[in-house]
Amino acid sequence: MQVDLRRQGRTATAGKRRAQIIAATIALVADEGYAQASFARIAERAGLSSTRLISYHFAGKAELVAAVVEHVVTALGDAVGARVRQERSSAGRLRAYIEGVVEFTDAHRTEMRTLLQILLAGAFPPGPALDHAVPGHVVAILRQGQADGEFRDFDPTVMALAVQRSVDALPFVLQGDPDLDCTAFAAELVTLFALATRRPAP
Amino acid sequence: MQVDLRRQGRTATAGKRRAQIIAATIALVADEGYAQASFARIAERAGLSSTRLISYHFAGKAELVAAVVEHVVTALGDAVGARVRQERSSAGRLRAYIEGVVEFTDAHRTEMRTLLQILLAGAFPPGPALDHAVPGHVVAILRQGQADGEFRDFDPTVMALAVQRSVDALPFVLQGDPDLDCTAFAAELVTLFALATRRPAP
Amino acid sequence: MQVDLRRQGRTATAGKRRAQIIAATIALVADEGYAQASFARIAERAGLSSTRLISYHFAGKAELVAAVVEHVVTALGDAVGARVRQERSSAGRLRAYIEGVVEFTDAHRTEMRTLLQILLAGAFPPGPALDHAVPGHVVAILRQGQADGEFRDFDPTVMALAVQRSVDALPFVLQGDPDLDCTAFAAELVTLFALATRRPAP
Amino acid sequence: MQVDLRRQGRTATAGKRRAQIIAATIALVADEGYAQASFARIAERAGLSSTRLISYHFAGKAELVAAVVEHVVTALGDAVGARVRQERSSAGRLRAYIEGVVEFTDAHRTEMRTLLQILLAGAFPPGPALDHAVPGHVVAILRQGQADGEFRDFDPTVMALAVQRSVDALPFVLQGDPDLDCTAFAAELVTLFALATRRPAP
DNA sequence: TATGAATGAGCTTTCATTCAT
DNA sequence: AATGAATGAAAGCTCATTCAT
Repeated sequence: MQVDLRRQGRTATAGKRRAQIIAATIALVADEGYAQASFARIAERAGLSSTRLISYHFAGKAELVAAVVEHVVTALGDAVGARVRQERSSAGRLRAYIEGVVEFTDAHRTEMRTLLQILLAGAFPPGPALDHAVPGHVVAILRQGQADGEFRDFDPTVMALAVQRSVDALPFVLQGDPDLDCTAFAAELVTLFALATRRPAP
Repeated sequence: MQVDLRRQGRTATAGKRRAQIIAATIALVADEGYAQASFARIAERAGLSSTRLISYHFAGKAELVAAVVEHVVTALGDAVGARVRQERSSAGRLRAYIEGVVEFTDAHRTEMRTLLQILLAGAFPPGPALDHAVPGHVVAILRQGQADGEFRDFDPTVMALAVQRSVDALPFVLQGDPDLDCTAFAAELVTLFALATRRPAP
Repeated sequence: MQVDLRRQGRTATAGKRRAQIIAATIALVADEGYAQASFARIAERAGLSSTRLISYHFAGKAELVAAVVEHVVTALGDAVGARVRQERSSAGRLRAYIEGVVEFTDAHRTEMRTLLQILLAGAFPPGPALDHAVPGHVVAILRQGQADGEFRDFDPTVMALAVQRSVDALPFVLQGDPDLDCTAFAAELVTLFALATRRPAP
Repeated sequence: MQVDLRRQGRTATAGKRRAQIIAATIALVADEGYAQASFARIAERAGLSSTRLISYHFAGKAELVAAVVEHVVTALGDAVGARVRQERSSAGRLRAYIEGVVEFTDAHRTEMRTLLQILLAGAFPPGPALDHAVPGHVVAILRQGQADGEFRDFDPTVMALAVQRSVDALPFVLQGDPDLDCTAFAAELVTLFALATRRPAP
């Protein structure tokens, strides 16, 4: 039995098992929703002989869900962060952010659908990994743009909320319309928020 | 949306019981989330001695949820529809829509939080009443504005999505910040989407 | 589903079911110990089709255990209390107490063995029903006897503890020696504590 | 009692591990009761990474419990036996026994609480080491006193039971009242049983 | 000597629902 | 219109133990 969580996942075998379970959970939640993500269904999907193996590798359902969230959020943050940091202007960073999230969502549809399902189900306690990190980045970009005179005067919190919610919608849209042109989708949002944030001509 | 209107309010007593159960469900979901909305919790909140009374008045959980959604959507549609129809220009109607939803949300916080929880949880099958009807209104306004030359050329679906998602965020924002200035919030969004939709000066 | 606990056990049918489950629990614990008293074993012993019936009639295992304890403690208290109240002297009341508990234990072996098992397992939170009512009575008898000059000067708490523990041992003794002469056992204890408490001749 | 002494302390390292696990078990049972003494909780308390180490050093739970009992009983027997053997009269030996157990309990509270928890929970099969050996000592003292004319005529078994149960109560009393005066407690019991056993004046 | 990995059986509790008045 | 009684399935979790290094 697993007792000392600090040692968890140290060995290669355990790491692989954990990854396998996380992958099965992501696929299951994306396909059938968070409500269906019972240990039994996850074990079935992962090809495990019993749910006991999940309990063995994760202290509980909460830890499993947290691992899933961390897995996706980390990948998303890495991908988007790299793009954003390449840009010098605030407008460029805002564009890079929107394009980055959209592209990542397009390339990792099941992961992102699962992430959103979990967050909407309230199954993951809002913490620094989400409430601050992700929307906080957008707010920071907006504030910097205002300080530099690139952006007009608006409430950065409300604007960030609109940006965030707009790109967050994509997983659901893709579910209903898998052939959506994501490049065009991103371009529309980029233009939308460029017009909404830019300093008006004098 | 047809939520088995034949059953509803067939008699005064039954109508009151249904209303009582719907009210308890709304309060419960708003406070503790849709995942906690079991018959047992609803009965407890409504002060009923057993869940049997819920099963008696609603054909199943789906019908109860549908009744809750219909209850809120009807009131929301009435309030916002009246404001929108007073406006002549498309820009005016878009502004009226945003202000209308924000004001209604401010005045009916628990109802709107519950509505959004249910819709985002995927607990209500997307039908004509929602996926099409409600966002459809915004799309219609945007298309009319483009046809009349008021609005610039953009994808009305994407813009409607951004509008919808932005106003839909309010119930959750209010949960974290109950003293938020909703008038200012609406004004920020009105300006945001006015700038994003208006025809650029030649 | 049972929600309002205040209504529990109101009807005759429910009362009979509860009594049936309580009886099965008492028999099971007496035979196999508290650790074996799972819902499954209780249902099996009571001839129920599933454990669900237990969950239906009792809010949880804690409530079932509490009902068992209350059942036995009430019967014990009634039987012993009646005997004690018939006596006028403190020495008589102490004798009546010892004889009463021993006789009740002899006549209700399974109930008393179960009661002791539950209390020793720490499965029942010590409350007014036990910590005060039962040993409290003995302390009260002893104090009165000291106040009246019947008893010598001793610590009533320690003496009550010795009395209580001595009679409480009977269920375990009977388990190992079912043919024990309980009347003689009581007489030995009565003499023991009469000598230990009486005022020495001047 | 034979607790598979062939295994114990075969090597120094193994002996230390066993002692560590026994100590953790004693601390856990004393704090949270025997019902909580699962391998997982013991491993957690002992700082072990898995329960496997317990299974490795003990053939099973029964052997672990037996080792715990043996550990405490041996120490208790040594301490009390030494005191009792110093006395010449039966009355002196009875007094020495009571005082010895009380003092040992006061000095080794967790050990004694754990011992009593285990014995009362029926987790340890009554064998020669306990049901006979330990109370047997008291019975032997009492019989000798009767044979020598020091004690009055009573049932030595019942009297020994009362003595044993009275001193066994101390660990639980101390849990509720840690500042109890143990010397006074012992004195009360010594007086109690001196009066109860002494030969009445002719 | 030690350990990570795995396991089947069992636990209590909750779920929405149906039966029979 | 209402209600008490009952139900099978499933949930997450814990149990002591065994396998294979």
